Amino acid sequence: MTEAQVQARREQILDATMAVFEADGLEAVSFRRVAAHLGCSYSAPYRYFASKDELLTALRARAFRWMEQAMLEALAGVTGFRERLAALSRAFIDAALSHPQRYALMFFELPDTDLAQRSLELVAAKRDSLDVCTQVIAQGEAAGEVVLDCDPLTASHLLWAGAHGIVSLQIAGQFVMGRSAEALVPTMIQALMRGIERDADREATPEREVGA
Amino acid sequence: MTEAQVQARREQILDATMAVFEADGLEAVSFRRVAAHLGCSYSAPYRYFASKDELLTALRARAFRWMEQAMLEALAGVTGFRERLAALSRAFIDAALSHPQRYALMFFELPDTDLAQRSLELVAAKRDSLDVCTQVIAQGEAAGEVVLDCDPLTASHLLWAGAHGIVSLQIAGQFVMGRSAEALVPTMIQALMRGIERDADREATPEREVGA
DNA sequence: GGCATTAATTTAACGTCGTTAATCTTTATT
DNA sequence: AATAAAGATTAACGACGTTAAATTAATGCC
Repeated sequence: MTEAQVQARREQILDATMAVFEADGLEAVSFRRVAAHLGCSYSAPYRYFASKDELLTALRARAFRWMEQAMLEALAGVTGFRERLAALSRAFIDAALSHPQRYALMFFELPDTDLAQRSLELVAAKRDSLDVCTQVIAQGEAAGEVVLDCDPLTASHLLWAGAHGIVSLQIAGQFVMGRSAEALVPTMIQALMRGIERDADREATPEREVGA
Repeated sequence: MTEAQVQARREQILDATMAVFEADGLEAVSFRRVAAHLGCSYSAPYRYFASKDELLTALRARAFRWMEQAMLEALAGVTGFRERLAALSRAFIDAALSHPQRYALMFFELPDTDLAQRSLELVAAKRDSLDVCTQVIAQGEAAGEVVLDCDPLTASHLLWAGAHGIVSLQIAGQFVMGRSAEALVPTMIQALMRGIERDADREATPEREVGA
């Protein structure tokens, strides 16, 4: 079996896993059910994923790639810092609300013992899609459209953390004071962006270099 | 069995569950292990918690109560908006970093199918401890120490969401650009507070009433 | 083609789990 | 003391993750 074939089989297994997950939730995902959906024996996927943990981790990585692609598509052809930031937040919210289960896969922890290890993996998985956001901010800063009091990566983390908090409320049907995530996330982005903007009057000499 | 005795037994079971959880993680929590730690039969706790889900939900509610108490203690005797906000963020971070497993219980989702339902429960469980934060902000606003562009509840949600994102990075050993949560969370709070402050010059007539 | 070796898959098996039902034991009531 | 009720225990079911043995398919070699 060539390497490409192995990869293709892995993708098939992930497809089946995703199907089971989207149909009946995380609890229903088991090697037995995935295999049944795939038409093979319950132990066959072990050749491609050594454990359930590995299987779900691969599935989560895939969800992040999907989010990253949605963001990149939303950015395509959009110019101007404010417009790009708005496109990003729209893509994030649309992705989250149109596929809440995929979103849950990304941001809701899988059951596991080692919190630190799990969190590390999450950070690594998040990195690529987060970078999309980081670069937009860095470009805006380089273009002089926003002046940050912290680095773009930090700002990006803050945005994601805040957006996630709001979106999970929305998914739960809990609109914060009647405002939907569509309205609230841009508000928060604006608040953060204004908040971490340097007060240009007080600090006239920026001592930090821009860029990712 | 009197009602107080039932409650006491429930607390004992939760104690044992917490012990198993802190010793070996969420995966190890099972009725059989909890009962073994308690010295009773594996089916006895079913009289007090109808399902594992119910057991873990009760445990999470307890973790939130613990966080709430830590916050209230941190606020005791502290006056002044800025000082109270700082005390809050310190309490939040201390609690999270000194008991990461309890923290994980609060903010990392339990395995379950129905995301919306689970998220609703999370919001309800969070409410009391979040209210501590909300009231501090509302009081600061009432005292004229901060002028918000949104309601205190929304500001409180934003703060929690952001703090959570940062703290989970810290737990994973991922210091954002070398800054620890202790340094970063206050920065974010400040950024948000500055960001959602009304520009008093442009909007001279606030049309929203203050208070929780 | 026939055969041996290797890869891929399947089946069997172990221990654990959540949960329910039946059984036993304790307690309270008449 | 007999009986009813409540509490706790054991047995049992189906499903799970995982490993090992057994089986089938594929491949290379003569």
